[in-house]
Amino acid sequence: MSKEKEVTIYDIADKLNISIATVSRALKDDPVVNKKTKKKIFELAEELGYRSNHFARNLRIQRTDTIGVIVPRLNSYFMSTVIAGIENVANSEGYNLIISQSSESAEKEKMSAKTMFNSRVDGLLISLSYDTNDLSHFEQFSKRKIPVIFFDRCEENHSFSNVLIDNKNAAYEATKHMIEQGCKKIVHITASLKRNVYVDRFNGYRRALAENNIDFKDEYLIIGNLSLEAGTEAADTILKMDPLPDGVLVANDNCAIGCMLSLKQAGIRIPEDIAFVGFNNDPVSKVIEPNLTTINYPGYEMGEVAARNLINHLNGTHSIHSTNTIVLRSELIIRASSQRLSK
Amino acid sequence: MSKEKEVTIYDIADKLNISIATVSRALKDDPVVNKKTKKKIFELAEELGYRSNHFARNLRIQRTDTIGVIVPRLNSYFMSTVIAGIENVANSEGYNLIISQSSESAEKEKMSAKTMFNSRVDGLLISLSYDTNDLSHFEQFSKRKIPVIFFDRCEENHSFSNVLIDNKNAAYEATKHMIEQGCKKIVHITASLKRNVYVDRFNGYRRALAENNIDFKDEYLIIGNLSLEAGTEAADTILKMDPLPDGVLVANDNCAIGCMLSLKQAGIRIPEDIAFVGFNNDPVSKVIEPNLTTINYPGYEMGEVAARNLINHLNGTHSIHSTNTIVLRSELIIRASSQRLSK
DNA sequence: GTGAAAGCGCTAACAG
DNA sequence: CTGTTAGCGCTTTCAC
Repeated sequence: MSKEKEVTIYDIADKLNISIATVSRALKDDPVVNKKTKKKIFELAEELGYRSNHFARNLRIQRTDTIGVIVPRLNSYFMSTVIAGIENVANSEGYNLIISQSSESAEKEKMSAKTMFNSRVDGLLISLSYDTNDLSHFEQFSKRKIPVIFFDRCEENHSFSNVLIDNKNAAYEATKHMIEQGCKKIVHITASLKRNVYVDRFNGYRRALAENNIDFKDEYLIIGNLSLEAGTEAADTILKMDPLPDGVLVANDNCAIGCMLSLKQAGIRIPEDIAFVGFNNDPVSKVIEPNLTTINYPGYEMGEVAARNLINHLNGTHSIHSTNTIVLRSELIIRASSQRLSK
Repeated sequence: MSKEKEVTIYDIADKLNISIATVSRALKDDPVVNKKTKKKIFELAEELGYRSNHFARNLRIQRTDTIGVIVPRLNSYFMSTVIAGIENVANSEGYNLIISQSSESAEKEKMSAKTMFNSRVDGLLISLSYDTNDLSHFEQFSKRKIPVIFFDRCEENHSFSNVLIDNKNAAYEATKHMIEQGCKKIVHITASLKRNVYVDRFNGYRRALAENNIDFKDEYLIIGNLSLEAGTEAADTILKMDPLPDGVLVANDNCAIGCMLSLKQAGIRIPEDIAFVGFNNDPVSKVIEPNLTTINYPGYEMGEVAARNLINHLNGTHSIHSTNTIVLRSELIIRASSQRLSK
């Protein structure tokens, strides 16, 4: 059961009676090498089953052609869509991906960042966890001039680039729509207001209320982890309210659905008694009855744009210091869950 | 904008007037090093922002402590659950993960395998794409004695280990249940019969039919990619059948739901006209109305078991040649979509 | 066109 | 307990 010996450029050089330098050049398809020698080298490499040693190479050239990606969770429709977008761009540009999830924990996020850093990724793409408070674990990257780009869950006012949607406006439009449908007591279910996406949505919601002279009530803000279960719990809270609210804006579809299911079970009619609007345009929004009104979220594009941007940084197309914020277009998709007016 | 120089053990050794060997030992927390020197070294390392160079280390020790994972898709509930399980075990054992998706393409799967191989993963965990025909891209691993473990989408009769459920039995139970509920014309929607999971389910379905003296009809086998859209298309096919079938066994919940939605829209009553059973116990099975009967699939456990097994191989706990097949328990969860008998 | 040689940062004998 | 030293496999000057 002896491990087969790895083939190196030395083996090839030996057998061909040439120097390793020539082999190295030939393998990189350096035009300076004689065509015939090159051919011989390629053939022998193939025959011997040679594979380049990344470590030796990286050790030498100090690059890895690898991009790190840290997401809060892998198992959401939105995130997997984003990753597909990232992968598309990265692959076509010859970059590999290391993907890791923080499971919404600042602790795990820090660890992942450290792993990425030690793996010497050329750049980092990240969407923050719920409970990340400080960005100190990214300082190591900026110190080394390793570009970091945030997407979706970003932090404003710092020295990295951001890719996101206009959450405030999206929530504003969603809330306005509910008000137009006659809602006056609108609950907002969301996650930790530490994160830009949730603060922004909250602000958009408040702005819509204010513009329509509706007072915001503290008890109408329900904060959880936006899981299906959190939706169920929120439903319990809502059912205890007196009077019952007549509209619910939820910061993600999944949670909205958990909430709707519970309310339906309790005999609440949607949208007649309570209207619903979610976020993300998750496919499940078309499964629930009634179909869920939601904000269409350009996940795939967000992934592509973030990756493209990062790679531009790496190629020096952009200066590393030109940080910016890229805002992608989102839109309200109106479905049955919020249509209370006679059609 | 000069890149800060990387700190190496040489820098630490220089400043402390000791040898690099001692620094190297101290950093590994080798008990042989004097406690005081160790302390000094740790402090200076911290202060200087030293980070170990993985490449130099890997180049030297010929291991990476990294496990490769290739899945057909990241964006399914099942797969993300499996990955969570893998991650749990891998992290606690000090392994890193490189995750990649084949997008159900044999071509991309080959490329991913090559990347993994060149990244010198210590071991590989893989679930095959729909259209993978040959396993030649894994030979490079076995040649180098790099353990490869298949999960869920496996290939029988080869020299690697497998982790899966008893698909044949699961489909048998599901079909039997429908027959007991009075179904006699049962359609089976599935994916490419190249993959074990789908052949096995098909065979379980056939066995249940045979045992109950129901003839299998070719036209009752609908093959697609098991997406929501494939479900919609299958619904069209079903609606054209005369007489209409009275039961549908679908190889995944997502596709089942696409099909149910279309049929409902066409006025078909579920389960009265047509009963449904899916596979996976995806959360969406509890959103659809009526709730979907399904096979509960131990994704998290599957990930844990596969990773644990791989790591045992790596630690030499198991001989690399002791390949085996681990079968996890699954069960039928009966919900409204298949209950046709008076309750 | 090709080769010699230095060195990327680290680990692990071996010697003291 | 500490130091010396020889590579791991590769890229890249600098010669020729």
